[in-house]
Formats: sequence, C-alpha cells, structure tokens
Amino acid sequence: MVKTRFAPSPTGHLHIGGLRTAIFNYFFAKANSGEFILRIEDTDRERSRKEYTEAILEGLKWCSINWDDICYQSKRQDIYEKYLQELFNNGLAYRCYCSKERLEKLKQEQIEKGENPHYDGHCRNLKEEIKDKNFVVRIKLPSEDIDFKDVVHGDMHFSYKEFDDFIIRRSDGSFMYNFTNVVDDIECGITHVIRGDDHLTNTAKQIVLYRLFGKNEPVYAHVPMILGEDKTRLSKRHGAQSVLEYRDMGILPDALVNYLIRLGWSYGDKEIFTKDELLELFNIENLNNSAAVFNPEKLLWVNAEHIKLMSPRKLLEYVKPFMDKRCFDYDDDYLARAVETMQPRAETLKELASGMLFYCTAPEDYEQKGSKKYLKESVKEPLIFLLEKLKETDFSSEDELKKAFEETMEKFELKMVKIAQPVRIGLTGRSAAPGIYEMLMILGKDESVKRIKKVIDAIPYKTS
RNA sequence: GGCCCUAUCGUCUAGUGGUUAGGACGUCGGCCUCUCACGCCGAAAACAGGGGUUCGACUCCCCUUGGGGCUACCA
Repeated sequence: MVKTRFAPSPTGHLHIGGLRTAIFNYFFAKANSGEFILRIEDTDRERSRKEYTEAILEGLKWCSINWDDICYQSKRQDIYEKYLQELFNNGLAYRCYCSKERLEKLKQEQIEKGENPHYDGHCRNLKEEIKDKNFVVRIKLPSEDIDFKDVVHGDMHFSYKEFDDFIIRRSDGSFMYNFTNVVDDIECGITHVIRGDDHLTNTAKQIVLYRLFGKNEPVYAHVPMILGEDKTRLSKRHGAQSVLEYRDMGILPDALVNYLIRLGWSYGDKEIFTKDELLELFNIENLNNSAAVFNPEKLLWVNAEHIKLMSPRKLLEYVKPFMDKRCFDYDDDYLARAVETMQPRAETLKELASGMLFYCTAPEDYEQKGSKKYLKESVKEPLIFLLEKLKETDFSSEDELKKAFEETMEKFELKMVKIAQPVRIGLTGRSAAPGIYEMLMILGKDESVKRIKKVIDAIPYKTS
C-alpha cells in the first residue's frame, strides 16, 4: 500500500511551499488508495514552538488535507535510541568528543588549503569511552558512492567523498533531522517520499542511513521549488507566505490547492480541478522538474473560477467571515441568493462580501461619478412613472419587472441604460452591480420602492 | 569554492527527432449587454547562446551563460 507523509518542522507558520508539498503527498496517497501521515519534526528544541504546530494543523485542516495519522518526533526518543544502539552494535556509528573549537579550527585550515571542509575522523577509531565528557554521535560513512533514482530527476549520483561522518545525535542527546527522518520513515513504512528538491543532497545522506540499517529506501520524488517574482526563493518580501494569510485574503481553500498543485504539475490543458478530480487524477509522473514562479494574479483567476463553481449555499459559508454584521439580520436563503448574483463578479471572498452589502443595507450615499452621469433631471419623470408601474406589480417574476421597464422605455422613448442606471444607483449607491431585475427580485417590492423613491428625490429639478 | 538540480511566450505549462511550437493567466482589440462582471471571438508574445550527433533538432550529447539548492551539534 502506498504510504506518504508530510513532515514539517514547527519553526514557523505553514507557508505555501510547505502546503504544496503536503498537497502532493496527500493527493498521491489518496489517488492510490493509500495513507497520508503527518509527522511533526520537532527535534530542534530551540526553534520548535507549539503555536506553530497549531498553525500548521489549522492550515492543513482549512485546506481539507486530512491525515490518517499524526506523530511527533519529540515523543519518539526511545525509538531513535533503539536504532542508534543497532548502529553501535554493528560498529557503524561512534562517539565523537571533538570540541566545537577544534572543529571550527579544522574547518578553517581546510578552507585555507583549498579543501572542502570535512570531519577528519579524529574520533572514529577511539577504543575507550571517555566518561564525563560531552560527545556527539557520528556515523561511519561507507566508502561507496550513492546512487538512486528520483521520479522527477531520473538517475542521481553522489560521490561519498562529498560527505563525511555526519552527526546523527547532538551532545544534548537529541537526534538530528537526517537520522530521525529515516528512522521514522522506516518505522512508519513510508513508501514514497515527495518533498522539495532542496532535499536532494539530504536524500543522498539519508540513503547512506538506509544502507547502514540494511533497509531499502522509499521511492523519491523531488519536486521543484516555488520562487518569487524575482526568481529568488520565496520569502517575506514576496508578500503573503503563510497559508492563513491567503485564507484571510478571501482565497478559497480549493482554489489555493488547485493553484499550488498546478505549479509543477500538469494534466494536459486542464487548469481548474475540483478536489474530487484531484483525488482521482493526481499522479507523480506528470510532475515537472524545474522551479516555478508564484504568480498571484493567476491565483486570483483560479479563485474566481472556484467561486463561480461553488453552490451559492456552500459559498455563503465561506463568505460569512467577511460579511458585514448588518448582513446577519438576514436568513441564509436570502443571503445565498445575494451571493449568487455576485459570483461572476468577485475574485475574492472579501470582494464578494463587500459587493453584496447593499442587499442588507440601503446605500447611504450615491457614487459621485455615476450620479453625475445618470441622475439627470430628464429621467425624473420617467422614474416616477416606472415607480408607479412597479408598485402595481407583485415582484413575483422577472418578466413582470421587465414589462414595467419596457413600458417606461416606450412611453418616454428612452434606452434601457437611461433608466436602469439611475435605478441601480438608487438600489446600490453604485453604477456597477448585478443585473437590475435580479436585484429587484431579491430586495423585494417594499425595499426596492423605498430606495427608488429616495433616488428620485435626490434628482434635482430643473431651475426653470 | 565544491557538489547537485534546472533552462519553451512576462508567468504557469504541453511537447519526448519531422508541429503553422498548443493551452492557461496577464496584456491589447472586438462581440454580447441595463452597469460591472461572466461568456464568446481575435491579436501580440517563447524554444538562453555556441558546438556536435542526425537526412532532419525545442526534443539526444558536450560546453558556456543564467537561475535555484546543498555544503550546520537547522529542518
């Protein structure tokens, strides 16, 4: 069975790069009826924070990236000790008592000589344990080159000379990333490791560990990284990084997932994917192999597409956090109808929420530009006529509203725009809004009449 | 510096030796129209450079250049 994992370290918020890795792992597992595990890599006691773990879980939950199981490395110390013991028993690891000062000096000397910094194996063959002296544990790096196959990059080759007897356990007793990562993947039976290609070098080191343990490594897929607009690594200065920031911006989780998965992966010409489609279609064969630039504009477009795709009722739930409190005086049926008229007109939930506010509260003032252009004395009489006509209808169908408009147009020989725009301004305060009939239908007769009356009063009489 | 990855329109990408190099975002036109959107139609826009291999290279190989990553008692 396919088993994947997402292994973030809680040293910061969940950012979009991390989320993308989680997405790849999640959809690959699920598309293959496998399991997806979440593993919090909190072995760095200095930098790991509980609040970050919570933020990561919150971000994943928001995107519906559901894990089948979760574990924390900080609670698995005994397992690591067990595996370490195995290494000791087989003479594959050793205690190193070298001071940081000696190591630093060694490094400097090597650099001066033009060599690449390497641990010199000073403690490698020490026979005796030294009591009461701090030590780290290093592995005995085998003198064998490391070859492996990566799903996206093909055959990989590293010379063992590139590495040294790297540390797997710190002097404070905690274990290091490459070690815990491998032990946990072995313990959990991870079959596929999908992660950023910034880990390519780590993978070589980790494969050394697999060999030391006599285990076969999983299938690797190193996905290209996401870059900022200037093609440098994504960071604070590229704007929003945290997944939760996108939520607060009014991005739909399905849209973020859709956008992110298409960055580095494609499925023919298809751009918009629902979660169900991804659950079925995602594969690692179509993974791309070069870094991609994050493009906020396309994200917005994808978001708009998902807004249009969603049922008004479901969308309403996502819009609610952005809605003005005055809207909560209305029931969901009413609000869902209002949302529906805004669906083709919003790129974000925030925009949608502000665009539908007029359904819940009458405009306090009228947009200046539109008023000047459309609220002219010449339409005052036609509007009064229209109002009377509207009063005679019961607002039960768009057709009868249309009839009232048509009669007005005919009688005064006016184009639709001449009367629709003043009405629109009266209804919403703006000159850009949903269709006139749908707005009237939703607002209802009483409210519509009230607002139209008010806008008629706002039109000045000619000073004749 | 060393090692590794990488290179098609501004951006995301399709392409696996023979294509008018396709799609999408964005941009610019137009249509639709009660406004704004949506939608529809159309345009401009790319194979980093140089060598090979081959009858033939965007596709394969090498070099250069550019970009990214790793090189911690971080993950």
